Amino acid sequence: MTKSEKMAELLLPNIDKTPDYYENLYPERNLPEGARVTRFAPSPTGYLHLGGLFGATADMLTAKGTKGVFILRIEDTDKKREIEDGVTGIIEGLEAFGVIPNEGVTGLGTEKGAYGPYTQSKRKDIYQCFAKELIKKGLAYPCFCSAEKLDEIRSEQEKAGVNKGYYGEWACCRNITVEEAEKRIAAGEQFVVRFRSPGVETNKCYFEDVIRGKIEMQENTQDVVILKTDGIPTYHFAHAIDDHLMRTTHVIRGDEWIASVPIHLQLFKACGFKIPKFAHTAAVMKEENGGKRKLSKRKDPEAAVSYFVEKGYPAECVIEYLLTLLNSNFEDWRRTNKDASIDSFPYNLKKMSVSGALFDMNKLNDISKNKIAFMSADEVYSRACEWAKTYDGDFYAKLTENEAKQKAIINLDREGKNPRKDIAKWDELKNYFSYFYPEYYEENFTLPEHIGKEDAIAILKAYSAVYSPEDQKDEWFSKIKDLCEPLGFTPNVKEFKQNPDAFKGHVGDVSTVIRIAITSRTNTPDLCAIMGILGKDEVLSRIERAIKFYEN
RNA sequence: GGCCCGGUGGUCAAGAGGCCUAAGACACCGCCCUUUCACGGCGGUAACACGGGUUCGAAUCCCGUCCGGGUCACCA
Repeated sequence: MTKSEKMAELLLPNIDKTPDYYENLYPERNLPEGARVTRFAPSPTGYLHLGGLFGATADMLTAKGTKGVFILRIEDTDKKREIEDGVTGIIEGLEAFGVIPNEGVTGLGTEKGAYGPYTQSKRKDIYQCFAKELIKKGLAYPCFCSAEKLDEIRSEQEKAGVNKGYYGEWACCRNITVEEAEKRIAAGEQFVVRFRSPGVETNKCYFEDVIRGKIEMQENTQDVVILKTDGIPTYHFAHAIDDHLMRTTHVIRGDEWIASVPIHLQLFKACGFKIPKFAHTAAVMKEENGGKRKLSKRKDPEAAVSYFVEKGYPAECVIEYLLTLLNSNFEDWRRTNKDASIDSFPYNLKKMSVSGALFDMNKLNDISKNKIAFMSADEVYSRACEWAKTYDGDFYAKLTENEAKQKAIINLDREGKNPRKDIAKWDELKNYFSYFYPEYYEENFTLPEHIGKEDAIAILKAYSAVYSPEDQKDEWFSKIKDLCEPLGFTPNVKEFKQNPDAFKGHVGDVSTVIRIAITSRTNTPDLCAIMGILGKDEVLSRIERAIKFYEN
């Protein structure tokens, strides 16, 4: 036995499998030519970050478009940050937006696929097996340095003005003997396993990023930790082992990882693995004091995808918005493929932007308004109900108490060729139609500045005298037009514009007064239809209240 | 600080040396249409960070400056 082999036995005595065993257990995938295997690999923090959904969407589309595989792997190697159930929130988040992995973790303690386990904490033996192999080959070694010792090294390096870290002569455990290691272990000292980096500071290394093209960097010289004292791997090592054994072809991840690619390159090489393609995506940003910063869970409620679920954004709208960020030609495609499923969009990683986009709520709202505008009343109704059931019980009760009436309300101005685009998310419904719901309605008869109280009173009085609940649209409107002239308004908008001084206003102002009395709004769907749903008594009493309000 | 990556209107962006007098979308503003409110149509404001090269010609290639972001852990 060589010294290195002895060291490996000393450090990881219970590992009896060899890498070959796992290579055979997880063979090359039998996939069609060009198929891509991607993976979304979040830490189980309990919630799905918008950036996570962004990346997962890229993963899914990349895999789907090539008949490949999209894996969900849970990276729970940091036991300091462990929380009770960190995966359910992530899986529910993905599900809510239709981003469904076809392999990997499916729930708390459940998974599917032949390349598992897909939770890193359950893969300890696998990592240790490969670590043992590296030790055997002299490519990794134990390090007994304490945190204090590491601090010491760091401050000395600072004083000396050299690069910080565990490398070269500073790596004091690098040449530790089996005998010494044995002695220190016997004395109860804890150790980590470090990678013996072959890097030379003056050497460059290269890789081809799918999104950014060729990237040149200094070689890694750090003897990074690959196994922590508890035998659990660090991200770098787990990444190399997992993505190799799961046969990942495309590692799509946030660009914060670019800086550690040199480490990964060495690790893959040392283990004898083929290097996957890397695609580093720019983060979704938020504006703050004129600058950009990453969306942050603590400061930005919209950083968690649950925000959009709670507000009642249709899931596909959020995905479509993300798609406009993912591939800017998405909107063009959507225009010519109005009803096509997102899955058929020819998504292309290479077209991704290299700089982080500011999250644009306006744009999301626009997409959502358009989408909702073209939904049928039935669909709006059932989806709003579904949302309200969990997020607004009172409103849910209201919606379901008289289904026909609620659908009629939702259907207001909906069925034409050019429906209104007022609603971006379900939580707006209640307020948007508040004048139908006495419990949510607050009367507010404030008039626009150019309309006087006296005129409003005159209009309302004249109107209530001619109002008939049987009036259909044409009749209804001609009555309003007829009110105009006696009161000093004109029924003809054009006429008013040509000669604004000749009139107090035009038919729009007259109907505005009535609209305000009925709905407390200046902007609503078709007033005639609204009055029809409200019914005669309610209409009359609202007009009366408005008159009283102006008289005081 | 070292090392990386970026920088086109307020935002997302097209752009691969001449087709750029710089597209489109969101937002904002205006006009038109109109049987109110909308929808729709048309139009407008608004950008190649700066300075040097290379070239007949630069948003595009090169260098420098500035600015922004990332990273330098037994965190991912």
